[in-house]
Amino acid sequence: MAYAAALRALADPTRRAVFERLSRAPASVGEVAAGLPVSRPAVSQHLKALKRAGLVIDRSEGARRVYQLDPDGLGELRRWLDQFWDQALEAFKHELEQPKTLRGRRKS
Amino acid sequence: MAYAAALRALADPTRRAVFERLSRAPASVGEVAAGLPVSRPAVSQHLKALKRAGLVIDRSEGARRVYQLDPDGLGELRRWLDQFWDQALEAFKHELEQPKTLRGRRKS
DNA sequence: ACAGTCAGTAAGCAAAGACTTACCGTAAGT
DNA sequence: ACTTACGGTAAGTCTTTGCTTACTGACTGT
Repeated sequence: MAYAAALRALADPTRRAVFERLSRAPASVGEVAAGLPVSRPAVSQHLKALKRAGLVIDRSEGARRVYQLDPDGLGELRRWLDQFWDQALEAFKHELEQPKTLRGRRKS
Repeated sequence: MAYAAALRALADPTRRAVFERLSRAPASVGEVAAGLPVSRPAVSQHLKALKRAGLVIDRSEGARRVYQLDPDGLGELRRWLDQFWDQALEAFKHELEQPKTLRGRRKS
């Protein structure tokens, strides 16, 4: 059920920015905060949420604390999504074969 | 940028329940609401959010309105996730080669 | 036309949550 | 030891949001 925490964590734009920042390179809390329009404690709280979701891990490096991505949470999210992917595709194809009044926004 | 809306949509437990319900079989608003502990208008609002996120489509079927999954939003989410997957794996492997003080919660 | 069903919208409320500032540990340097 | 840098936590505020109960509109059948 950790995918729930991962989804909640990645739903917030700022937290997503933190996550994407760490995807480029591991960084400390201060380094991450320096590139964002929010305070350092805010980033610290976001990192705590990301860590509980299994999306990042941290290691102590002297007085600093370096964060980087953790494949665990990401992998669980991927598996959860894939669970619906095939069903969605097949159901959608089946829909196209019987063209009733489609109301969804189609991309093209 | 639709993955943002998809993440926001799937972050809510109730909305996720609606989504998972539709993944089993297309259903009307009332049918979905019948299986959930919330009111029908609540489900209607959730479906609106899911639709805007490109996660579901709906078709009019008489007075009813049948919803089903839309591969679009799901696919975009998958692509967004995969963007980080390889980086996370490689960074993590690199971490294991230099075993400093790992502080993340490991699964085993 | 009228009654019944289905579903989207409006308004309002209460809970969640994303920020801030202030404070308190901890580690390294002089 | 003192100072400085770094980072997590507490407390408080303000916005967001998920829910409810109305209400309104649309379609179907008698």
